[in-house]
Amino acid sequence: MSSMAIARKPSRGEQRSDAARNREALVRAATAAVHREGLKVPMATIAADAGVGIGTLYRHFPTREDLLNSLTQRSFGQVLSNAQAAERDGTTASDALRRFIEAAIAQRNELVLPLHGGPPVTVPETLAVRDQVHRAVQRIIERGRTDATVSQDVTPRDVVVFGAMLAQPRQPDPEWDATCRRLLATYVNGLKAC
Amino acid sequence: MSSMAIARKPSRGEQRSDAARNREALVRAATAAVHREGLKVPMATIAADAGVGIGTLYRHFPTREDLLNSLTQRSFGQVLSNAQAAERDGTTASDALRRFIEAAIAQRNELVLPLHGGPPVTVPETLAVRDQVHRAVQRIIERGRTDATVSQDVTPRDVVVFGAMLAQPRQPDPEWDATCRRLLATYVNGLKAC
DNA sequence: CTCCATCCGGAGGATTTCGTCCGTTTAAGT
DNA sequence: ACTTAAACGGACGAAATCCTCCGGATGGAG
Repeated sequence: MSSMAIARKPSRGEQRSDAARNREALVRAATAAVHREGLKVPMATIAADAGVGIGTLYRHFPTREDLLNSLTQRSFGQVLSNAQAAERDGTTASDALRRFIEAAIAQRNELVLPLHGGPPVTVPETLAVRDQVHRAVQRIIERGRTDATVSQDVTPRDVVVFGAMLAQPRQPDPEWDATCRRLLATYVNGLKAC
Repeated sequence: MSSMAIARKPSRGEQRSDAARNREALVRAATAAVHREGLKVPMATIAADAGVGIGTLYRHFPTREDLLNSLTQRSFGQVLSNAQAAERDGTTASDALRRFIEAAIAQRNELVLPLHGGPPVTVPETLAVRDQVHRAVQRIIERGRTDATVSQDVTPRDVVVFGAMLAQPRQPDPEWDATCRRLLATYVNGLKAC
């Protein structure tokens, strides 16, 4: 314990590049694994898919719930960004809602949303993001008051739930894309004169 | 081994009343357990919920897949009966489709449908029932050609998938009923002029 | 190049789940 | 009431999964 200053730069909050890479790989692998095998997929499977040891998985995410919360958090972040893009780029209210839902569908393999058996959201942080999404969608709906493309009975929750339902990943099915497109078209068509 | 005739009535195909009761209890318990904990719910949980021993569960359903196939088979049977009732009672094509979907929603706690992570249907018997459902819904859609309440672009699969999505069981949520009703209203509203 | 704080990996004991096997119980025919 | 095929139930060995712990590897600052 020679002179002093052990402080070799504590680098608060930052992490080594390999740690960041592994965490990212874990999140990706976990998303795919959950889609493939459900919420109870063995932790060892996720670690193996990510190409890391089981110890590394547990260091980054001490419990399964922590891991699942990360997935939903990240997913809601994506959805929020979709909502903002739709609000910005949509030509009409219903066009914006269509874009919003289409974006979720396009990202379905990367999203883990708390629908159906999905992990119940209890993290305040995630709830906050969800509320931001709702507010953004609400603004879009309100735009429908002036351009008359969206009934004012529609709630943000309706739209988000519908999008989440269509964005549920499924086993490969050649017909699904077409079915999905028709369901969206019908729903958007129905928005205007409820 | 006295005289002869061991044939004490083989009673082909029939079963003891307790066996029938237990099988029924197992199916009910399994449905609830799958909704609550997912497809990988422990077999012991199902047996316990049904109030029977684990051995009894495995005698009736030698593998998990057998059990799940039973659940989907039974569910499709219900759905088929819903489709026939809707075809019979619907005043218009879109009214019939609405009834069909409402029935599935009302039965959501008893249905296990192969959507999302649901068990992939590979049993020909079940596929046959599914096709009957599609044919019944197709007939309803075709009625829309004359009463002009349903676009002829809609496919039976669209309607069945939408109904199945709304019928997914979810954790208790006071708002869900209202959301569900609005989603259905919007979809049905959108059916007419795709 | 050196050093060390940080991170990695996976062995392994504890726990959970699986699925069979067999002695006991029971429904129902006579 | 008697009989027996059919059904029951749960103990148990095997297998899967969980999750901790710690010796070894490594990124990156100096």
